[in-house]
Amino acid sequence: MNVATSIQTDITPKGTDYDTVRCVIEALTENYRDQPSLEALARRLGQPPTQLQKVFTRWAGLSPKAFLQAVTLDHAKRLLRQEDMPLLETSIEVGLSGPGRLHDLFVTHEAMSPGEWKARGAGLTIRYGFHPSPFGTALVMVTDRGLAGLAFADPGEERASFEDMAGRWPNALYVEDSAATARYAARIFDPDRWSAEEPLRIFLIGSDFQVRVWQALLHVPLGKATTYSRIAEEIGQPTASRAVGAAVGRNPISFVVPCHRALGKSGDLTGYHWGLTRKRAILGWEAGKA
DNA sequence: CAGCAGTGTGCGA
DNA sequence: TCGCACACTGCTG
Repeated sequence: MNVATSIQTDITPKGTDYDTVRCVIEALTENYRDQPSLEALARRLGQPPTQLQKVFTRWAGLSPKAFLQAVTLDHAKRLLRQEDMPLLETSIEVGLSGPGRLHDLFVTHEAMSPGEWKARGAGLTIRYGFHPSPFGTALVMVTDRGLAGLAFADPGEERASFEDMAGRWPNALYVEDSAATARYAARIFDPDRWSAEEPLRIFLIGSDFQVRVWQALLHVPLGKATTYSRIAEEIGQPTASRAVGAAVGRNPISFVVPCHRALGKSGDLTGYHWGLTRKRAILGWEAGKA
């Protein structure tokens, strides 16, 4: 299959904003001590300051300065406050993401049986496509049981992202079908189209332990965050926080299963499979929507 | 502050 | 089958 060529036709100008934004975020976070001015950033990117300000603010709903505020340690700690956090049990019984997520992406989930998991995707047809997103090119993978994969790629890295995802279920049949995946992408990244009445169907393909961790993530509302150790407690294995970290890192449906809302206990962002800058970008973007 | 144990999983030897 | 590395954390000196 020819992954690289298939992308071109899908990219709209909107997708390129993220490249600018990513550079700004990188510059801001690398030198946040120096509080780089808009001027300095603009010079670095070779763009007029007003233009830069405009693109960034349109993207984030926040000025670069406010954005920086939103990804500081202090703010992360505020996200970790537990009040208003929905209880795990109630949410699971309802089969929805819970009553506290009025402004969040609503989701129903179905998980693979252990036997299916061992088959590593055998007998499964996965349709995939690349689409622009606020966080760069997104790789969307769907099955007839729902959304199964969501990955990101920096420019030129599309093939690597695909390999990363396809390697998780090596026995599945992969069919490029961006017509089928486009409507998922459009909906996932447009908060105006998140609806409790019509939840997004997702299909969690993973080990039992992983699925429990991912389900716990689904109960973290937009504008909130949790920690690896708190998830460990929630799934009844309070000492398994490290294992939780590994499972969070294997989350196949980034963004929809909000693994970016898992932080270190100190409020550190720790890591992100698709790059720490992207984790910052998503958290900052969410701060603009919350 | 460094070092280490405890955890589930996947991967290569 | 075994050993190791992980997007971790709390306890020990």
